[in-house]
Amino acid sequence: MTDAVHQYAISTEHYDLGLSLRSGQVFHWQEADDGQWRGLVGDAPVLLRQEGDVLIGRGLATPEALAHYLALDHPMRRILRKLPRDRHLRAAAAYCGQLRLLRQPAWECLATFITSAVKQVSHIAQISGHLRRAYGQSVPFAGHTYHTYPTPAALAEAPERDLREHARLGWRAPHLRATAEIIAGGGFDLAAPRTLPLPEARKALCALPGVGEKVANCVLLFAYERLEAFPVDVWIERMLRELYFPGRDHVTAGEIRDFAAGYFGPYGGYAQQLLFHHGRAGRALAPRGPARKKSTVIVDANSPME
DNA sequence: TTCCAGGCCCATG
DNA sequence: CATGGGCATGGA
Repeated sequence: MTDAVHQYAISTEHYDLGLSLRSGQVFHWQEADDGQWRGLVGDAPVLLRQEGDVLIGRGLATPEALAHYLALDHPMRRILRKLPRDRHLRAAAAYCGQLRLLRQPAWECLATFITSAVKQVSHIAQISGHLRRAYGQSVPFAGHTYHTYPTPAALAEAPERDLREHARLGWRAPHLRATAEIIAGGGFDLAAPRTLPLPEARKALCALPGVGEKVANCVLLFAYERLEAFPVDVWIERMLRELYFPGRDHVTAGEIRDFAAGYFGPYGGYAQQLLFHHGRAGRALAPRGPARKKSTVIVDANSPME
């Protein structure tokens, strides 16, 4: 590993660092009181802050590696132009259009989303921290100790009991461990999903223990820059139902999936992430709970606005 | 206390 | 192919 210290002053456009790191695609970055972000780009610690359109900081990652990880080269104007122009996406883009999808290391992203099943975002971050501290490597930098994500071999050798009870993985532990074993043993090509046709890449990932369609789509989107991948979690499914099928009961999961696959286009993953973050921030859906009356939805949001 | 969380797996129609 | 129950843990 290199230990050269790099300093950063990188100009950006249409970009919000904090929004990107907080949007539920990555779980180990921590914001200090002074607004600085601590995290790792792969195994390299990085300290970052944003001042206007400039990213400032230092770390052991090269500027090129950092810019690649943060996907500063994504053509955001083109991407946003290619999204459907319905009012829900417009609202989401107005709220968090400066959010950027990352290019995360494949194994780190895959393992993290295996551990994410039926967990709140804050829990996923806790689990990630446990795993890093217990099975990763310590890397000191600038007076702080960082922890790399554990390798497949390290997790394959971790006792399942430790994963369950110490890392608090519960029933996810055998999934993570089994997939780690396959990858540590060379039984899966982590580079393949980057270039395979999307359905084949998804199918390959789904063969791994603990990986279903949703986790596979998250990894394709957040690690393999397959920007058309559209993960459907409980939030997105609820949002698609309420926003795009208002007043319709008994919309099946298959209809939701087919709609998402056909409607959002080649940058559907961006649409998904904007909707997800907007929705989770409570800005898109009607309040849930007994007070809500489903008959109050009046607008037919299924027709594109413009 | 109860409900739910960026689901997956397996057993049934 | 679609649906339902089970599964651990911890916030709200």
